[in-house]
Amino acid sequence: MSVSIRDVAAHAGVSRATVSKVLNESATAQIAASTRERVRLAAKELGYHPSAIARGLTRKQMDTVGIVLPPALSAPTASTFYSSLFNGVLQAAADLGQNVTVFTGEHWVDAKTSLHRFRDGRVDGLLLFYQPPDSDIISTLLDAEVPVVSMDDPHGDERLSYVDVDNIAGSRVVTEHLLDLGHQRIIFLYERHTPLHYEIQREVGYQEAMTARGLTPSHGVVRYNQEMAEAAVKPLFVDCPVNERPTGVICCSDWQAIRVVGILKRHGLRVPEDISITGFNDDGAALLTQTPLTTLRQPYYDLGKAAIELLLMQIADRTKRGERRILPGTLRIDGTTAPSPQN
Amino acid sequence: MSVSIRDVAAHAGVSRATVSKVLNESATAQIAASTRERVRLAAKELGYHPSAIARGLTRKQMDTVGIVLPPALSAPTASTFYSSLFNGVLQAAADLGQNVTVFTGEHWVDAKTSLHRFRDGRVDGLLLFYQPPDSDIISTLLDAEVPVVSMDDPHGDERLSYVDVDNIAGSRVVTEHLLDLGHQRIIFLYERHTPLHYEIQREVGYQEAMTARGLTPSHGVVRYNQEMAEAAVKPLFVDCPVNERPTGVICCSDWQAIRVVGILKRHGLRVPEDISITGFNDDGAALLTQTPLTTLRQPYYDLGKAAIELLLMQIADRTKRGERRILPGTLRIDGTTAPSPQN
DNA sequence: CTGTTAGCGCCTTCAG
DNA sequence: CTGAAGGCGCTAACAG
Repeated sequence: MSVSIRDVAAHAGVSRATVSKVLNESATAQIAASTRERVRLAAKELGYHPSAIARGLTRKQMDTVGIVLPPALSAPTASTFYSSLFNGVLQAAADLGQNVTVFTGEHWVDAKTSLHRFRDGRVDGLLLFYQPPDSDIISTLLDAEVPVVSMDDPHGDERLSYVDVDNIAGSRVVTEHLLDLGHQRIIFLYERHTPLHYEIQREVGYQEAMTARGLTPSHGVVRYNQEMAEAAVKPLFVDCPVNERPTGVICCSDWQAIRVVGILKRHGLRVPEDISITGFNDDGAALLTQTPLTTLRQPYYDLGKAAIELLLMQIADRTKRGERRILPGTLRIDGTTAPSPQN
Repeated sequence: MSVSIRDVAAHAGVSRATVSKVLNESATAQIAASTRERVRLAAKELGYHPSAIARGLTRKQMDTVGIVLPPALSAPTASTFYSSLFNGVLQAAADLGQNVTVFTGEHWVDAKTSLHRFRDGRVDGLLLFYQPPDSDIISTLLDAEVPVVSMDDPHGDERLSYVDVDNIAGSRVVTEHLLDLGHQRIIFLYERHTPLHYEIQREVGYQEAMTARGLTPSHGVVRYNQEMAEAAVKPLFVDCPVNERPTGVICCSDWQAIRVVGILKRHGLRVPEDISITGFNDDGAALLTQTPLTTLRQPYYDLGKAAIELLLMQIADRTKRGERRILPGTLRIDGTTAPSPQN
């Protein structure tokens, strides 16, 4: 049926070991150019391709990383960001010669029943996309010595390696962009009432930039939900004396920024003439709207690459964990920011 | 190090074969309840979990399907739809006990150099998301007898199994919804000048519904690109006598519909008061906008499930290919459609 | 430089 | 009802 290494060996008149060495370009063993040629030819003639499974069984390594997606990936508000990140990881994995298999957060029921799914040998290690804070998945995997890297700052276990965009610096850069445009009343918007770690970090960057110029930071909360967003935006920008109204808005995501832009416009406020707004992530969501968004681009590919490198390092040496790689984002200036109307 | 089947066997005082039979709940071999108990206990005590790799080597089956993503998945216009579909497939795969590994279209360089990536034993078969028409990937995989199912109607090789939403019926339903609201001048919008097969099908459904009521179908082309969209929409709806202007618009995707709504609104036309608009896919993109979109929901989970079932059937019996499953979509009526202003 | 010898961890006949 | 034997396809020492 399918052609195996022994067929090639027979066809080339050599041993299986020799075939293996030739095809793996083994550095340790030197093979005569003539036999090497013969083996290569035989392999080609027979259409031979090694079995990754058999190979994995002996090498105890599959050159495969598992990606654990968040449970609620289906939420469209998350989809553009995770698509972008997922793409970056896929691309990086290909470049690093790694295969990718996908698990969803729903795969994780609890430690006892789910752990084995992640350590049946299919994958050499795991990349964790954002997991719910109340899940025991991280500590369980760490306890089980499964090589694992988080794609977000988990703000938790010291043993966990992770990569992340530099949220503080990124937010600072975004804020400084508005400051440089002459804005003084700049507000930072959270997406949740109990903010996630990355939101807090982004506020920190914002605060740093503001206080560095002697300005007072302030913040609000605007949720995704249309009605709640409306209710939150109105008091902050509409029912508010013009001379107290913020002229600059730092949002926590592109989705939030888009939503805010839409609401403001419907209330007759112009963006960017009256109010400048910035997003975060540059995940493509803004392409849907008429307003090109000034935002901070996350280095998706580089994040993926760094994460996989951290993981491979850990696979090679289990003690190499608890590492981190914080990568800079890039300010992308576009049509939602302009000089402050006060100038 | 890691506990293997022989450890369990020793611990339980039985042979490896017996352990295997017990743990696989083998139907052919009957095992005494007492030993079965003993084996189970031993396995639990030792924390034993079988190696999927070793298992795969003997069974020659990994219970894993490969998903081949389109090369340009990174395009955000595609991202919401493919996220939705991908999610449906992931969910279905989990329910059917299948693992998932992901390839990107970029993995496919050409037949000779890339084929082996898909047949090194990691995956039992492949699910193809939309692949470029000029790629030889489909014919090559079919020639190589790799079990494969397309997630779109490929409109090509008869040997290829595929699943798809019923584009014709779906489009008909959408059109009838507008007709029932009293619309008469309804236009169908393509997304490309050389339309893809699914776009053509959707126009067919539209045409059927129109002619069934004695109305004349017409179409236009509106591309994603902001400037091109603007240029296309204006002559069709703005520079046009009111009594000739279409009051209903059938779009090929949610993204397109959203774009069109935005442009019309900026030109002072009201949706749905002046013009009713429908999307296609219900992929969540509309959540970003203020206007809740009437659209046709694709049965993402069911599509995934059907595709995997077709694939498993094919894996069990290679001759079972060339099958198709066309699934109905669901009209989701929301805020972009209303009775025709002519009534 | 190349072949021999052992497995990797599991499953599947086939005897007992 | 259970165990022994053989092999899946490959790689990694270790000899020659």
